[in-house]
Amino acid sequence: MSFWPTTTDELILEQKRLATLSFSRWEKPPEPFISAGVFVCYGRNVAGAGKKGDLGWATAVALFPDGSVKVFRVSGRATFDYIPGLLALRDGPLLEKAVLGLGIRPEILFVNATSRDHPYRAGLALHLGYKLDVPTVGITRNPLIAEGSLPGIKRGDKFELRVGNETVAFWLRTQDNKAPLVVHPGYRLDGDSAIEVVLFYTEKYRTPEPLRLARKSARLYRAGVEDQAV
DNA sequence: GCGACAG
DNA sequence: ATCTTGTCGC
Repeated sequence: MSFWPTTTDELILEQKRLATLSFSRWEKPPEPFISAGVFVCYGRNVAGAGKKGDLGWATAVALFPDGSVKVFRVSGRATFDYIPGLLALRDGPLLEKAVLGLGIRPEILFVNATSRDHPYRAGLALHLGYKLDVPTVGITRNPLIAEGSLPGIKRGDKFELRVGNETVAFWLRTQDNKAPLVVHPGYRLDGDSAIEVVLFYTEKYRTPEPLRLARKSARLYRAGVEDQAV
């Protein structure tokens, strides 16, 4: 397990450093490959769940080309409240544990977080990918600080999200007439590859399949369901 | 100064 | 993250 910052000052310094680094570009391979999703949830019916000391349930799911999956679950206590821009402080260590527990290095990892759409241009999707050395795509419901118009209503319609003059993410419609999601090119990803791989994993559902499975599994884990199928 | 702000 | 009211409005 590598080191995660444990104070706001440490994290901000690391984020500023991360933002200055450049990485080799990932391209979606033509051959079948293993993808993964990772997700953490906190208490249901608990006011303000996800605060310091609260129990969190994390799950990583690897999705194989034949459709089979491998699941790893791990729980732990939040060491920080949620602070916008500092999500890594609360969720970074547990998410990393979950992915490492798979015992597999996926080709691409989906994370519920931003990347360059961030006060210091280094959100958790970028940070986690960097620490694991696994290419990442961030998926969120909303931008953090970036701005842009909503896309058209057809699957594949997109619109750039910018911080100043820099395009940092995209609104992307993954299903006709359904709410768009925000696609954040993460560690080693550029915009085209991020959108390509998201569309590849959203043939049937709005959320990319590996992340959808990880969410489902984490909520079952929280509910006490042993089910290892998903 | 205050609120908003990925989850 | 999670729950919840209602279709308003800076």
